Amino acid sequence: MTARPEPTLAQRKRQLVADELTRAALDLLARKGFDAVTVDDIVGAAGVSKRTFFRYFASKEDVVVQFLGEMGTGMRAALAERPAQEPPSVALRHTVWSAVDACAGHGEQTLRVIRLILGTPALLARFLERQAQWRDALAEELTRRLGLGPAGLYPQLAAGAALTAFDTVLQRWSAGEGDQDPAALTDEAFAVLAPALDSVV
Amino acid sequence: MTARPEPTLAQRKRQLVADELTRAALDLLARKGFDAVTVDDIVGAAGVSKRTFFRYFASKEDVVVQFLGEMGTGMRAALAERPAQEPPSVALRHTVWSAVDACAGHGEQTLRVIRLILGTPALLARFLERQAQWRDALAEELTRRLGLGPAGLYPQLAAGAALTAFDTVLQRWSAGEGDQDPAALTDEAFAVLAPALDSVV
DNA sequence: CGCATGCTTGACACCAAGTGTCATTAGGGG
DNA sequence: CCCCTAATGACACTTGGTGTCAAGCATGCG
Repeated sequence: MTARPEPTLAQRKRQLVADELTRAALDLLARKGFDAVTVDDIVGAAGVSKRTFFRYFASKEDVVVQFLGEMGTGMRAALAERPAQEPPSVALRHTVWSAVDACAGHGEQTLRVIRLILGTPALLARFLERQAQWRDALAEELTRRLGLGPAGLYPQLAAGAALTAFDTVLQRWSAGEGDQDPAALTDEAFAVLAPALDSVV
Repeated sequence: MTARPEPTLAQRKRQLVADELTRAALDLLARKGFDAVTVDDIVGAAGVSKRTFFRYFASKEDVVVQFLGEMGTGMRAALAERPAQEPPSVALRHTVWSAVDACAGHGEQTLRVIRLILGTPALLARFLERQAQWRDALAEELTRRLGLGPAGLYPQLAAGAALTAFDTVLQRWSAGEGDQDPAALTDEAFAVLAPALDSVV
């Protein structure tokens, strides 16, 4: 039962450093902007060396993007859990909603990070790059779900459309002042896309 | 009539330098890979100083991505030229096709650049970032075309879906050995997406 | 207890991307 | 012929990111 109640202390310490680094970075970056904060600033605030920072994060962008890191695997898992006979549009709507909800549910902090990403070209680029991987994962899962061959374009297109919906909802939601209901936005987006998503060849 | 037959020599010289820089960069990058080539290598091959390089391109990625630079404005122009009563799916199919054709028609060089971009994370990131701008432009044009208000999500979703189609076609086409017909791929992609694109609210 | 082992860290040197500054040069127009 | 502008190269500098190595510290074992 005790699958992993005790991550060996060493791992817990490691997690502690990572958390502190993330906290210090997001705080500084959200307040001063991405370019106005150097890695030295971050490690100064966190109390570690620059070298240690790059042992935990591959790049300065990575601190921010990794904060949204589990969302990719989360979405694939969410899609895998939907009943097999469910129409793609419904399954994907729940998939996207799981991610949107993870963003919208975590309070002010996540909103600030989203705004930071969408407003910083370098961060947006990394975010989209990561999304391209999510797209491949979702497409793979869709192919498996529907028992399709590798020939058709449908899985890639459907996964891409779902992520476009995700981006659009995120953009609208983060642009407003909490006046936009993310659930309603997600439903609206999938109402538009559903005719294509359910037109499985 | 002579709108601009003589770009003042100075501008012609400037263009010459830019072309030589682009040529040297693409040649080296395509052969050795993005990370294995430094800016000093490029400027050495082109016979200019490093400082001059950054007067022409904002970053190392920019040399590659700017090579596909006109495609963004080209797509918007292509969309604007389509007849107003044409269904969105048809207009957007022609829009995407104009870009795909620009890639597929320019011979081996463009194919190598596409493969370089899709195979290099840093370049893919910049490419997707630029596409996000194209998406906004296309969405704006769609809003104008259809006389929609700023409330709905349709324009962003439709533009995003079209660009997903573009990416998917590009990916398939560049992965094959010329055995894939880009026109057929484009048609197939839009056959899937059309039901959503034409479901204007 | 003492020691070996492995993991994490910090210090330091180093490379590459990108920017600010300034002196030089070449064209172009009066 | 001279001045004005634009382009360039040289150089120093900041910042992101990596390689290397020695020191610190917990753990395990004799």
